[in-house]
Amino acid sequence: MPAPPAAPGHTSLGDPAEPEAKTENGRRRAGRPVGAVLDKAGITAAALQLIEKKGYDGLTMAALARSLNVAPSALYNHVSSKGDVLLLVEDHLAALVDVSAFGAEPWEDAVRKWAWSYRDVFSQHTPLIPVIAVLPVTDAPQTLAMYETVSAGFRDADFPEERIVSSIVALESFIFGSAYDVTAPADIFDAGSMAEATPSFTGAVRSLAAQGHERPADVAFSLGLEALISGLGALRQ
Amino acid sequence: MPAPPAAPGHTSLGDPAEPEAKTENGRRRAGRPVGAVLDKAGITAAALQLIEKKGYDGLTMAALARSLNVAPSALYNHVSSKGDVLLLVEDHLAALVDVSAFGAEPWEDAVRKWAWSYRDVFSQHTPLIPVIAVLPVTDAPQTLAMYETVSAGFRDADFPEERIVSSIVALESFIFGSAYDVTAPADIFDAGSMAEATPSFTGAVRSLAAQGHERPADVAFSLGLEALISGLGALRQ
DNA sequence: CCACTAAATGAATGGTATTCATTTACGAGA
DNA sequence: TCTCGTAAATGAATACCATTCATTTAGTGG
Repeated sequence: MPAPPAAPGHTSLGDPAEPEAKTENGRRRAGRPVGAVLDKAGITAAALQLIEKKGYDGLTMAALARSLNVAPSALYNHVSSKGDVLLLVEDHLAALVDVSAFGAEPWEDAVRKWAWSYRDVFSQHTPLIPVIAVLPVTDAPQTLAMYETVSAGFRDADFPEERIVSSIVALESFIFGSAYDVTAPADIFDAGSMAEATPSFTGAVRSLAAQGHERPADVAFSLGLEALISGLGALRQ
Repeated sequence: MPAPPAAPGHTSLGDPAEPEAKTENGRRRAGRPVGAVLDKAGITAAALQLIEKKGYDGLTMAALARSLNVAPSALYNHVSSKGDVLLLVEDHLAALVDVSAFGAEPWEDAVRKWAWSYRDVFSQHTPLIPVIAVLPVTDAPQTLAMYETVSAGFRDADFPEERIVSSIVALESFIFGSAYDVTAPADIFDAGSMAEATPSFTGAVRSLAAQGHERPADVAFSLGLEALISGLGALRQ
């Protein structure tokens, strides 16, 4: 049985560009071997779309292949494992993090904007956090580009060079942990039947609830982020 | 075929105690129905042992059952899912976190000791972090007990009650993120062929490496933790 | 002594990522 | 124009996985 007609859509988003097609003939569009249905950009885009619609539980190699009108095994001509797909998605998301304030605004404001943006992007993609947190930067060019911009911002803000990486890591650790909080259920701190056995904690939870914040995770994030900004900012020479 | 003889070992560690046996007869040991091979404490202990030996990839319901000399389906008489097993393990680990300094040492020292201990315990169990981070405390009594002790420590250190939970959440977020760092490969920041394209970042990485710290993750953790302690400490009335 | 019930079995189910022998079709070189 | 090499597809097979369920076992309370 012949292969089905090429899948429509999935226009490249630009980032994981395939090596240039070697065709000398000008009639062929560059960037994708003419007979090929799949490439990394298409896989990335399809994976993101699938995650958006079905969540990370719905992201299976079978479902991904189906959304591309292709057999599951075909994916393995372009990625070596499902982990590879997650890595592609992660690197795509890294490009969405807002680093524009570095070099344009004071250090404190730039860090603040970056950190909120970083948290917001990955709070929608918490299953990627274990991936990013231990990901060698070589495998993720867009992520590396983000680090470069942030590092330059720290250097220009008169950070001692040997403290820059540790400071970024500390901020990032806080951001990753905080991304989980955003997705936690509202009643996560309800002690239920144990309430009277835990008076200090229950009192503190009730006292926070009485404040009526619409997004409690934002309060904790702001509190911690401001503490980190002023604490780390003191390292500047 | 009759059931194999009861598995040896797996003495209860105390925490996930089975409801008291209803036997009026004093001859029976309390806590475990006499004919039962399994209970939650035994499952927890076996799971921990399995994780220690084979890692989280080796923690399967089949392997867990085998280590208890039992059929996989037998586990489902005591836990409702594999997630339930993870929850039992998580709650057991929470009891290992050192909260002893609260009420015995100044707030700063107590927080410092608690945070290092918390990070160290869960850096060996990072697959549990997504579980804890969104876990309703009702389902984890030991975890709840930890929160109670910590909350009391904050209250006694003159924290405004409505800021206690947010402060703990901020610290916890940082701790969870930092637990991942401990397990990251040493060359995670090696930019490889992209090194000359990322001069600020590469310079910062080299400058840190030149310091020759044996555990770079500890430097970042200390930096962030001290910033949080002094920033959050300023909230005290 | 009987009946009830908690707790075990083992087979079956539906899902997963991944591998591999085979086929297809494009494009380059003779 | 023909042929050959190769990149990229297929689909069947593999080895797991968690979970369900009808059935059996064996103790306990009445």
